Amino acid sequence: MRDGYERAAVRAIAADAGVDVAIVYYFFGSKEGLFTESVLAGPEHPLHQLATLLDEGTDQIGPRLVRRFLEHWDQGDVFEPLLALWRSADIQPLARKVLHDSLAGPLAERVAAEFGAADAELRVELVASQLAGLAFARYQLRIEPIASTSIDDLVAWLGPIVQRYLSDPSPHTVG
Amino acid sequence: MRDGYERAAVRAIAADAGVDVAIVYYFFGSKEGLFTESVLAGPEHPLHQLATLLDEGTDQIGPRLVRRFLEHWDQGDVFEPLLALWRSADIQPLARKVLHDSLAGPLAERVAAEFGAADAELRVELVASQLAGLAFARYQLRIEPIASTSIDDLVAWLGPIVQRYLSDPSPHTVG
DNA sequence: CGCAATGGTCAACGAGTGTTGAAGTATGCT
DNA sequence: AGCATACTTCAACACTCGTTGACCATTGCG
Repeated sequence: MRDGYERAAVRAIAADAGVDVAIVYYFFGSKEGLFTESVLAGPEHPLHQLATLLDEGTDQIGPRLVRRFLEHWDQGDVFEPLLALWRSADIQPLARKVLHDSLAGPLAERVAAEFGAADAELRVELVASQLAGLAFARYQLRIEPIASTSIDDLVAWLGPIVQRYLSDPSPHTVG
Repeated sequence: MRDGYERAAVRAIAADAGVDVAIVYYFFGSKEGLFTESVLAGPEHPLHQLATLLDEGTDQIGPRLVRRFLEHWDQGDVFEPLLALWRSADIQPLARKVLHDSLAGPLAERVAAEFGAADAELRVELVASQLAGLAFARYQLRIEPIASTSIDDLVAWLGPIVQRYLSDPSPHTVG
């Protein structure tokens, strides 16, 4: 998760875990097997949190989601599976499946039920891409000033945007 | 640019160029030298285009930027230095410097002069991260439905957002 | 006790990596 | 012509990578 798929060496992972390389292959078969079984088990995925937030009501859902997202990440609970999938985009079909099937899909159903939006899947993906871009700039690239801006300020900027993606009526296409 | 820094082999690059490996080292010194000299010379960078758009006036700058951004990318002019820096985030200090110094910095000055915004740098980075997240979802991950949504629809969604980032008054912090 | 299966270690294979040094060829200046 | 400089080639070094096969250790069952 820390280094991305290509950079991560099976030997190093095994060493960090305090075991021999061969037992990794004994249990997981291959490097890709290790990856899939590791990444499929993440329950505290950033996007997953949107579902729990919906349980607390839909009022001000945008700012609340942005705040929780940033707080978790700032705090350094490096549970960063998003950046992991980021850097591991070599396994594209796999990353795609994980992201879409286990997150966007079911989540979109909830959003649709809650807001009655027809294009719920697109809305969820727009939110996800906005948050992903933010996380990449702030936590991976660490460009300034976005890396040092306070959570409150970022919530003030992004909260209404996310709110809009989720709850506004669909825009009519121009062009 | 196609494979990212780690995956790209100097031998393969040299072979594609029809030359021996050693002449790459003769001219560029190292793999990193080749990378920097390659990436620093991109004048048609996605973000760079914001500057040319400002020359055509600031009216509806948000939708126009989103449209040009998507059209370039859909068209497959694979000038994708953004995704390259993406996947090459190993060279972090380098990627940071390239992105910030050569793009966000000067661009923010123009935005500040045009809109009179005090926090122009943050605004530019917010736009950049939104577009970057979109590009990643649509072109690299290719998750649906965002990958198949028409340019017109995406402009309708994202245009006002980008416009807001650039021209709206700064939000007052709540929290 | 003996035997099979599970869990674990070690060393190695083959392929691929960035990099370099020695040797070759051409080119242009004096 | 002679020589230095720029360019090009080839082969190798010193890794690291994913993966595997041959061995030991332990355990539990008959």
